[in-house]
Amino acid sequence: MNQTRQRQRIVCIVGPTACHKTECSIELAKRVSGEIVSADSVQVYLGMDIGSAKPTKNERQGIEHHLIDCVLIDTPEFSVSMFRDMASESMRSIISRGNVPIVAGGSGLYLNALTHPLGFAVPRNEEARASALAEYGKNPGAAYARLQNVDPQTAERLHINDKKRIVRALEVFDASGEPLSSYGNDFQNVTHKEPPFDALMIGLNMDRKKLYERIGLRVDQMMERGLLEEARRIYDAGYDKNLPAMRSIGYQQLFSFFEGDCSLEEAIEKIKQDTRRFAKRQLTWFRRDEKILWHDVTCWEDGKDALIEKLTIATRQWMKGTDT
RNA sequence: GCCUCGGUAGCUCAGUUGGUAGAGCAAGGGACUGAAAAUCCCUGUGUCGGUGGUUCAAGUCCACUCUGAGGCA
Repeated sequence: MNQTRQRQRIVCIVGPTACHKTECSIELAKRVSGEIVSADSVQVYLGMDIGSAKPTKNERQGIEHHLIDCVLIDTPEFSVSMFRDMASESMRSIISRGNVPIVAGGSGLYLNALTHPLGFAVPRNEEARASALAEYGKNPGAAYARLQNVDPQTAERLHINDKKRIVRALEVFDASGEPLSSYGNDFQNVTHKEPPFDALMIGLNMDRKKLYERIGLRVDQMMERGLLEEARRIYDAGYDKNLPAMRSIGYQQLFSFFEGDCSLEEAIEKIKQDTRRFAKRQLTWFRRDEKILWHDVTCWEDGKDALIEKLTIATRQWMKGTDT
């Protein structure tokens, strides 16, 4: 349990969607002999390519990518902790090859699973979850009251409407007999433990208006590249609508169109709006991480060479361990 | 040219008999420990088109003016 063994150093490129994270990470990898680990909750799914903005074979330029296409769409049990295990394994192999692990992605919780000491509690327990869900559905107030009773600490930080988290907290208690808070459920107070990796955190962000413009353009581009057909293929495969993958932005809205709930134009507008809101939430998430060194990429084309040069130097220094 | 109806939050519109404004959507902020592209919480100050006038008090009444839509010549 002592910390004599130095934690492994990695580089993370984070930020809201459509902020050039992919291109930036590939360019950096080319210069520092890096391999990329995607921290993206949708890119993991095989077959969800266009909508998740996976880099194409060409765009990858021979750089090795991990945690892309690693699970099937109908994998209901895929989760953050599974991501952490798989990503850690990839990281180990990258380091053993003498390369630099570059984590690039926008799924905040996934990133934190690598850079913060999150102590995940009991695994998903189908039975306990189903019963907690039924309990909440029947009477939210009573379910919340029970949580207050068995795990007052968690109850206090959750709003009574926060169904998903209340159900999860009850599930953990019912399955393990221990309150969720005993596993350490306070995000802001986890500094007493060591995170799995020591990360150089690089944040990319741009002017909000410009970001939203880019999101709109990118969605149109996805449609040109065949998002409709891709979504149709997934829809026709008849997966369970409750699968996490089925709720992803870009697919979810097109499914509504296929069901006849809205026009194609409305679905596309909704994709753009939901992506904007998602980007906003991503920013909320990343903003509180004070370790992130932010770079403005509003004028990407003009500034990218200089930025990548800067990041290359920073990465080399970081990996040598000379900058702390 | 005349008549009618409009001009109030980014948008669509409420606004009672005069007491300096409020809904929906959009947007912004926050939270987040095995579903996270998910889920949840909070947030409405705007020269009430402009200028004058009446009044203790005008989004509300009057005059003029700018502007949009429709109608009649």
